[in-house]
Amino acid sequence: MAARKKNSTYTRNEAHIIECDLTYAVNKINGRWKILIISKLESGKMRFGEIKKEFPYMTERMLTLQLRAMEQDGLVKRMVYAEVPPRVEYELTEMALAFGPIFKQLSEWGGKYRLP
Amino acid sequence: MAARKKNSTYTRNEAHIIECDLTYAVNKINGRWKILIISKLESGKMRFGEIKKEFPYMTERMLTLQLRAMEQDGLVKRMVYAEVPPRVEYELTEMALAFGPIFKQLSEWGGKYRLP
DNA sequence: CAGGATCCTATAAGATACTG
DNA sequence: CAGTATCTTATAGGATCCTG
Repeated sequence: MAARKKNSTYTRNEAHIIECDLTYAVNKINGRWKILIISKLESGKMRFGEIKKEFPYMTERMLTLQLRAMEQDGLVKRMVYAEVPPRVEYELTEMALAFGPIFKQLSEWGGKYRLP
Repeated sequence: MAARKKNSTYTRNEAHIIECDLTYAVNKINGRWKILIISKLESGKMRFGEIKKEFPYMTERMLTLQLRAMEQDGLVKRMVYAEVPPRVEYELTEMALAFGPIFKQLSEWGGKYRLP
């Protein structure tokens, strides 16, 4: 990922925004894919290729980027097994699992208010 | 806002993603500002200038864009009074108010898991 | 007061090819 | 299998100036 310029207004606004607990939380799961990834991993640990298969429209690059970012943010644990061929498993951390009930409510909101 | 190309993978992915109730809901409140605006409006209707004052780091342009998008999405009601100088008030709709308890939980998540 | 118009920058996302 | 590397496109966000 390209280094972010530290003095852009974008960055200053972000700094300001994540002082808020609410937007701090939102920033952890922003982007197009993280919420979907968390949802899939809720049922247990999965391998890279298994996750990939769940999202046929997501490129490998995006999956890698998201998983790396989520690892950095403490949302997933990445476990590498020294085998050939390589095996890597991903598992949600406690803080990611705590999103579960919230996502459920968001999903209910979507079901209730989406247009038919 | 620039017209979006209808056949980009970005658009196709979005179409695929919002079939899911969860990500449909998330797409309604995506971006940097909408959640904050909803939070402010929860306490009642506000004028454009009042909202603006709450977010000194947001440009007028962004506020306008967000409010227009939220109006399109049925999240806010925009009420224009035929006065001079002009007066415009914004108020949350029922579907936006329904986000209240969810945002509260997200905020609690942020308070619990954010780094000290 | 409540914005609209124009131009520009930053980031997110995607396509494709390649590798230990 | 589980990624990297490189290039390109798309969208979000911002700066600044202008107006009924």
